[in-house]
Amino acid sequence: MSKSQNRKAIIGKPYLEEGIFMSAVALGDQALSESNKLLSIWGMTALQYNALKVLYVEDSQGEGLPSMEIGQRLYTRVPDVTRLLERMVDKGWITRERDVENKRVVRSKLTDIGIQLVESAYLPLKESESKQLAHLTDAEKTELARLLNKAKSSPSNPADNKDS
Amino acid sequence: MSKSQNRKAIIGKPYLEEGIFMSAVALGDQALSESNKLLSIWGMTALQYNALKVLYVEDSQGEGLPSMEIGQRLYTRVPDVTRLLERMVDKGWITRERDVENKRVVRSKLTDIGIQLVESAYLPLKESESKQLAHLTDAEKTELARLLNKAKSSPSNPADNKDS
DNA sequence: GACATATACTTGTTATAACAACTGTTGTTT
DNA sequence: AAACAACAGTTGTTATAACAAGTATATGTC
Repeated sequence: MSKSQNRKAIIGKPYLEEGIFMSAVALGDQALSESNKLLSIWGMTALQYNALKVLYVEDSQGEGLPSMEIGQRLYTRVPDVTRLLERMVDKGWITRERDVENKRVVRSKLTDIGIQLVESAYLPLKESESKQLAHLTDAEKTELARLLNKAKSSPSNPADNKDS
Repeated sequence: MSKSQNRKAIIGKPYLEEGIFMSAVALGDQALSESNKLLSIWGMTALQYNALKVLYVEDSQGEGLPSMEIGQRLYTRVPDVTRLLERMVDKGWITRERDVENKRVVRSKLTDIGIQLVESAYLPLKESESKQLAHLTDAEKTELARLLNKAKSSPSNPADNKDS
């Protein structure tokens, strides 16, 4: 029993921020897991669905969206956006082509199949998400959304002022 | 312009739950990214650090903790816990051995190096985490922690009643 | 208008996560 | 006590994420 293990001196009680980040990660994982389970019916992952939804909502003109913008909305790094979108091209959900005005840009847009797909999944997923938070009151959900949003746009990360 | 793309009919305005989950994932990613950056000084990832901290706090007797318990605390699946802990054995931060009473379980415990490591990183990481949420008031942080905790322990996932 | 710099994306490599299947041990039922 | 189920970990495979480096185009400057 003469272990040199004399600890508990430095690391104290759990602190607030620690719990917030742990819970945020856990809640996010839980939500992703549920969504992935449901979306697998259509052969989609949550990230793919979200990408489709971004294109659906942000590119309502059908002009195509640059990879960078998609990445910003999805909080996904650009290299991974490229491959994400490539996989979605293979599945026939989107098309991609270079912008004629700025040949550096590649614009992605939904195919009709992609549109149908995201429209099919929308309501079931919305209901699933609602169910996951059904034990919160509306006021709590509103407040949680506000606090999360405030929390994530930290001063050290000022490029967070989304439009409007 | 005769695209068949007549959308916007089905997918409406962003709804509350959607924003909550997106923000939770984003906040979690952001926190993990910051932590990983800082912890790389000691050659640790955030997950490894958290595993060390779990052992430090939950195994204060130094008897070793079963993989399953570690996995529960870290919200990590058991197969990944095995490999996570193996890597940490390779680094000399923990040791693992089979329980003599129940030969199915493998108990992991900190080495002195592991103890020093987690103690070294503790305060810097705590400060980094505090800084990330410094623009929230104490009341907001308390409320955010409460709401996140309530949100993640959903009825569909009742095995969430941590001890005390 | 050549040259450096910035931009938008792609490619390569390595690490980690997800999911299923498997091994060995313990508990239960009869 | 033999058979079966439950349990705790491990192993295998595939998909995805992280990080660094590379390519092609555009922009600014002298």
